[in-house]
Amino acid sequence: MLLAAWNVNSLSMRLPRLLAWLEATKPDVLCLQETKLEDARFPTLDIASAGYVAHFAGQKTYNGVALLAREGLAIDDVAFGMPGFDDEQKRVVAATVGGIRMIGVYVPNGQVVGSDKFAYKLRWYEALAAMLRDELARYPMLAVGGDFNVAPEDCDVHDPALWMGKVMCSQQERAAFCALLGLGLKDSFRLFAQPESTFSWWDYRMLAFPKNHGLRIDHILLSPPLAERCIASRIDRAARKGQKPSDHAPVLAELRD
DNA sequence: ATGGCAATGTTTCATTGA
Repeated sequence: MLLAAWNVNSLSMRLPRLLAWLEATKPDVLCLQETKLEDARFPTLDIASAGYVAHFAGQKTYNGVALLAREGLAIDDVAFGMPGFDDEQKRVVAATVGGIRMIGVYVPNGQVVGSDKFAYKLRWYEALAAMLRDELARYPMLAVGGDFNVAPEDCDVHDPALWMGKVMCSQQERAAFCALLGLGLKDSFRLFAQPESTFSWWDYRMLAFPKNHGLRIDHILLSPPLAERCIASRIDRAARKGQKPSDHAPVLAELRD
């Protein structure tokens, strides 16, 4: 079972690249973030032609999430948003796919430490922790994948001194992310030895990608039983290359059957 | 080989992302 998550930064702009990537990579489940599409405009037919069933919740211009599952896999209990957290912004999709509870998240960016949007990000993380506590009780086989907008450790940052205390690296955000690990979830990427300076996001500006000035802010977290089954994890840096890339690369976690 | 912001809509600039 191959799980994946990818912030595509507009599904309309990224559709050809996504279809090629699905064909080449063949994940079983893929969580997409920042689709930036109203549901009526979702490319259901193109996704179906690629062999995937999609569940999605979108909006114009901002946010928007989708969960793609390989045709033939059983899909149950599809849900959107977080219970008890009213939010116009489309940031959460959940479904049970082939017996695994997959939750796709697009955590708010937070803009600047101390801003209103930063406070929203921290409230959002609290709601996510509460939701995941309940979900873990119901579904022992659980994975959470997406754009968490937090670089958990200094080794996830190209220049920790430059980023110290900044949004995505602040103590509060790292504590909020760490609270998810406190629920028993494991960062699948760190279950294995990894090359140094492996990142999932690079700014479009200042040659950040060719200089590998990035952050690792996209993650797949696994419940203990799934962490036991995890045999590999990686970030597909190649998907950030070429014409019209997203600023994020896909992240992957592979589970044995 | 990678490439010096990109995508969207309110469009000819403002807003947001991270």
